[in-house]
Amino acid sequence: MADPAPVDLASLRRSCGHCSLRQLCLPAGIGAEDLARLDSLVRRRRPLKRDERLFHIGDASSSVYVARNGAFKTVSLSEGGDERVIGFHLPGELIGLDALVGGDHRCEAVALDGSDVCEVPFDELTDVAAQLPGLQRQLMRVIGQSILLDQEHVEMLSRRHANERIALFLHGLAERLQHIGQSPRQFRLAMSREDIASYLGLAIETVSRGFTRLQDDGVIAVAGRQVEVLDPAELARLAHGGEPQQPQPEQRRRA
Amino acid sequence: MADPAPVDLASLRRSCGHCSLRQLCLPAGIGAEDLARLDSLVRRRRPLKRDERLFHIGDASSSVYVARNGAFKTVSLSEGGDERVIGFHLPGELIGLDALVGGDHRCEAVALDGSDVCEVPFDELTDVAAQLPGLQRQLMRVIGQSILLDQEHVEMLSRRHANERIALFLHGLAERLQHIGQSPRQFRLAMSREDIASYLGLAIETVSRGFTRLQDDGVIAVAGRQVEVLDPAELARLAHGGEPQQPQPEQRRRA
DNA sequence: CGCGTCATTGAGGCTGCTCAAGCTATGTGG
DNA sequence: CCACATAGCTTGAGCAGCCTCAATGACGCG
Repeated sequence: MADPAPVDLASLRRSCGHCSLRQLCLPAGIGAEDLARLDSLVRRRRPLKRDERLFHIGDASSSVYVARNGAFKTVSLSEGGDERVIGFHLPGELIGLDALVGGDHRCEAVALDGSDVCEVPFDELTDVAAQLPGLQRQLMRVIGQSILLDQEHVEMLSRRHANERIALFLHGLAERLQHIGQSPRQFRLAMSREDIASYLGLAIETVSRGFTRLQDDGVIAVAGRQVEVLDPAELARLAHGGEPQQPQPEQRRRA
Repeated sequence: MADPAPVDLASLRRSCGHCSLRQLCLPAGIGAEDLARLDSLVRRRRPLKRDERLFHIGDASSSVYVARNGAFKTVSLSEGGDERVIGFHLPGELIGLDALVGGDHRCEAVALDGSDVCEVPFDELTDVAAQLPGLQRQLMRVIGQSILLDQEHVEMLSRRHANERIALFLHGLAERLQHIGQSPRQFRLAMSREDIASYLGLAIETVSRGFTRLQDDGVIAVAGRQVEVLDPAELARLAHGGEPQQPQPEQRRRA
């Protein structure tokens, strides 16, 4: 699938000022001087391949990360050694805030696709932010956004019915995709059904059946990881706790 | 009921330096000068009674709050107008970080007991923190702790079995109580069964049955809201996904 | 082309939700 | 001081939604 927003390769290599994600990382109030200071902090990491770890549990590096492209999942490992997905991260969304407390990561960040990542040492960031009020406020906003994503996850897991969780997941994902300039109607899931199931606290089969059900009801068209939202309003209604309605017996819609 | 930790009333009225929660709010690295600056920011609110709101959804005040005593719950209101408990806050734990993004609160904070609360305007706090590196780092630590609490909530909700969620809830609560200097073995729940059920995504009856089950198994003794942990090790084991008593051949997958 | 991974679909059992009835503690008025 | 009322918690019975187990189908890769 072609990238809808081709990026200037030269600018990819350097400078937050030219980064395609600038509006995401630094929405407003960042002057030229601030940018230069910020640039000096940011480290580019070598591109990660699929399934590679950005960091592991216990890693001491107290940095935060932002993916420029590709997607990540963060997973926590429970006693049995089995992974539990606690978050998905699209380009421009912060990764690694969990190390903010003890300085060591409580979860692992796994690339779901090939990815280019920026790393920002947190201590240096806060030091510089302390001298640049604009950056300071922006930092707080980004942290707040991260907190909000956590709360949306809680919101999902609080739903009693599997279909509500799934609808809310798709709805939220579409919103986030739109926010980074991609189509909220047609997209390819970067994560497996197993990842989704873990994230939603469901069995993988239940997720599969939920997708099928949404398709039968004419809300989405799904083929593997390719998803098309046919009825955004209905999807939003389901996500917010509405009962599935069938005034139009329009089952059996296929792509 | 007698307060187990009597507090000097004079110090309650003023000064973070003399606050009984100082070690919680400001664990380390805060000098005398920093304290004075911080003090100047903190506003004391009139004491809240049970069921009173600290703030409502949509409130514009961009402040964070810390309870000195008493406990709070934060709830989000879904479409139907029914509350959903998204967090419990013990003395010393931050409340109101959700307003960090848009400047308006996404949830309500409700007092579970009579409470004295400190309010800190967030913009002023970050401004002062920018000039005091010690305070800046401490602020990040406290925010990180708040994020960790959210992730523990996710951890609870991810558990498939009701009894695991309940054990994890009690275990986590005991840890937090110990952290603020109260007994992790004997305590009184500030929240109702309904609050717990909402927080854990369960029916109220399931919570009640879960408590009874833990009591029958000799793990806790429970009478209404009074709880005594009889077997902390077993509670921890259950909280971490252990089966009650079934010796089961564990599959260990090694890398 | 065969293999492995991932996704879908089916059948059956069990956990947890719903509905409903007691129980206990606290408070209120006679 | 006791009868009553109310709210919160516990307990029981029955049903349904989800998980488990199992088999098949679809795809990508060597």
